[in-house]
Parts: sequence; structure tokens; C-alpha cells
Amino acid sequence: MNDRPRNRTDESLIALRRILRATELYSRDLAQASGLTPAQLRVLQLLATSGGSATPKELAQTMGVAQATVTALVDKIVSRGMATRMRSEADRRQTNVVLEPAGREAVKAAPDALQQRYVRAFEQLKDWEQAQLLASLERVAAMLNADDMDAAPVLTTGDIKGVGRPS
Amino acid sequence: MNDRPRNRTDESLIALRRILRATELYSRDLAQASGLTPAQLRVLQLLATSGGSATPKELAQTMGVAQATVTALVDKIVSRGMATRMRSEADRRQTNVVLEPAGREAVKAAPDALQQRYVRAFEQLKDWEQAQLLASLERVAAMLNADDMDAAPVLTTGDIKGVGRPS
DNA sequence: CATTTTCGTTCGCCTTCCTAAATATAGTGA
DNA sequence: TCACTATATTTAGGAAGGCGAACGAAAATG
Repeated sequence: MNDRPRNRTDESLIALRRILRATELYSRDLAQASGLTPAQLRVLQLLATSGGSATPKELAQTMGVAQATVTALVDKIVSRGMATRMRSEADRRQTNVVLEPAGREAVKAAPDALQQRYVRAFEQLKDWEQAQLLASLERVAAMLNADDMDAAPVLTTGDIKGVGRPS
Repeated sequence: MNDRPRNRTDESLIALRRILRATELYSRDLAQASGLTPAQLRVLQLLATSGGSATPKELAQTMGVAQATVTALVDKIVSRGMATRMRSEADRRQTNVVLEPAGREAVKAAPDALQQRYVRAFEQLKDWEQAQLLASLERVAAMLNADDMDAAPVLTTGDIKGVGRPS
């Protein structure tokens, strides 16, 4: 168990872990730089991928949290001028949370620090290298059973937070 | 150039993102299952990789948080019987946080859910496939500039938490 | 010794995320 | 119209991570 300095399994795990670390750190920086917390950014991203607006209920369902939580999140986003609330005309019980330019900015600028590094590097690879790398990543994703998600081509590290309360 | 709905760059980002999602979700489950929060688990992991004990100061430095924060974290870990405090004999200002069997258990059992899936899959690959995959992962890690960290062969998704306080 | 430094803890306080319960408001159906 | 349901917000509260300042104890230094 400790003789071979490191086998390939270990090394691949290490590489994976480094990838994760990088995105973690990045996500922290991000949140600080843009003045947004991961959860808030997540809301903005959802809005962006929903055509610019969504109701609190939709957000709550998508995020898997209570509506009250979304209200609080939206409050902060709104107070930063990144979105506004607009009562729905069709059903006036509903409120539409509408992405504002500032919010669109934020969500667009957000993932770039990390993503750009990656994209730039990736696109400089030779064709076959790209293909191989892609195949490898997809294989790893499959290995991790990461088969949920629609997945927009945006790196997000989003939440982790105490979903429950492990005391 | 815009016909193909998705180019390889995008697809590789998607794969990456799925990998990240998987580990996020996992880390959440983990925390709930073991009754540990990511931060607490991180302390245990640090202890484990430090030969079973460390001082609060060391922990604080390694984790990049204040000592007061470590105290609180250790409190919780101790209250769960996963570690104990022992005054140092050599320098009695120091306290050694010592990993207890229960803690060692936790840190060992923790990453398995996800890691086992991966390891199992990985080890069933043909030799050249392993090599190629490893190379790819390391390449990605390099692309992301993930060149920090010692990296033990343990997948951790650890913190994200509000490091600062973005309002 | 006396003074200063170091270490850990305690205290008070902040922010984030999250929830349940209570409203208020707006549709729906009988 | 009356009762029921759905939507969002408010209220009140819990848990976690984190911080600085103040403290007590134990070295180091002088």
C-alpha cells in the first residue's frame, strides 16, 4: 500500500483534485471580485439561461431550496441592481425576476478568469490532442457518474453550503 | 463555424463541468452522511496527513484562516469524539489536536463514495488508456494553472464558504 | 526578575444560507 | 360570492464559517 511511490490511479486522482482545487479557489475569488456570493451568482446564471427572467418559484425548484431562501437571495441581487422584480401581467400573483444589464455583465464576466485560461490552452492544442482530451474528460465524467445536468458550457462551482444542517 | 451546435472546446468545458458537479454533489452528501461539514472534514484530513496531530496554529496557517476559527472548528470535531486536545509536553503553550480512531474512520470512509466509483472504473481500463487519461488530466490541471497544493490522492471539494463578506 | 512574545481560547459580532410559519394578494371553482 | 389554492414576502430563528480584540498561561528575552 505504500511501496510504489504512486501508481497511475493515485496520480490521476491527484490531477483531478488539482483541477477541483483550481475551480474552488477560482470560485472564491470570483465571488469576492464581483461582490457576489456563489448562491447569488447561481441565481443570475439561472436567469441568464432562462431567457433573462424567471419566477421565484422556478428558481426555488431549480435550485432545490425554499422559496423564502430565493426571496432573500433575490433581495440582495436586486439591491445590487443586477435584477429587478416585475409583477407578471398574466398572473399577478407571480413576480418575474428580470436580469438587468449589470447582472448580465456579471454573469458573463464571472467565469472568465478560469475559463479563458482553459479555453485558450485548449484551442492551441492540435486537433487530435483536443479530440483525445475531450474523450478523456468525458470518460472521467462518466466514471464519476456525472450524468445529470444539462450543462451549459460554463464552469461553475456554485454551492456546497450546508444544505442540511450537520450540526 | 456556427453550424455545429457545439465545438470541442465547449464540449470539453461541459465535461469538466459535469466532473465538478459530481464532486460538488458528492461533497454535500458526504457532509450530511458523516455529520461533518466540509471545513471540519478538511481539518480531519489535515490531521491525518500530518501524522495524526497538529497544533491549532499549524492548522490555521495551512487552511488560511484565523486561529479563532480553528478553535471553533476543533471544538466541533472534539465534541464528536473525532479528535482530542492534548497539551504539549515540550511547549505547554501549545495544544496538540490529536486524531482519534473515530476521526480516522471518518476521513478514511469519507471520500469513498465517489472515489471508489472512479478508482474502480479507472483500474479496469487498459494500460494505455490509463496512461492517456492520466496525461489528459494532468494537462487540464496545468491548463487551469492548478499548480498549487501538495495533493494527497484524496478527492476533496472542501470549502467555498464566504471567505470575505461580500455584503 | 521583568518584559515581551507566542499560543490558544473566549467573547462579541458579522455574513451567508436555510427553514417554517404567518401574511397578503391573486386566481379558481363551486 | 365564498372557499380554496397558489405565489411571494415577511418574520423569526437556527447553523455554519469567519473575524478581531481581549485574556490568561507559558515560553523567551533581556
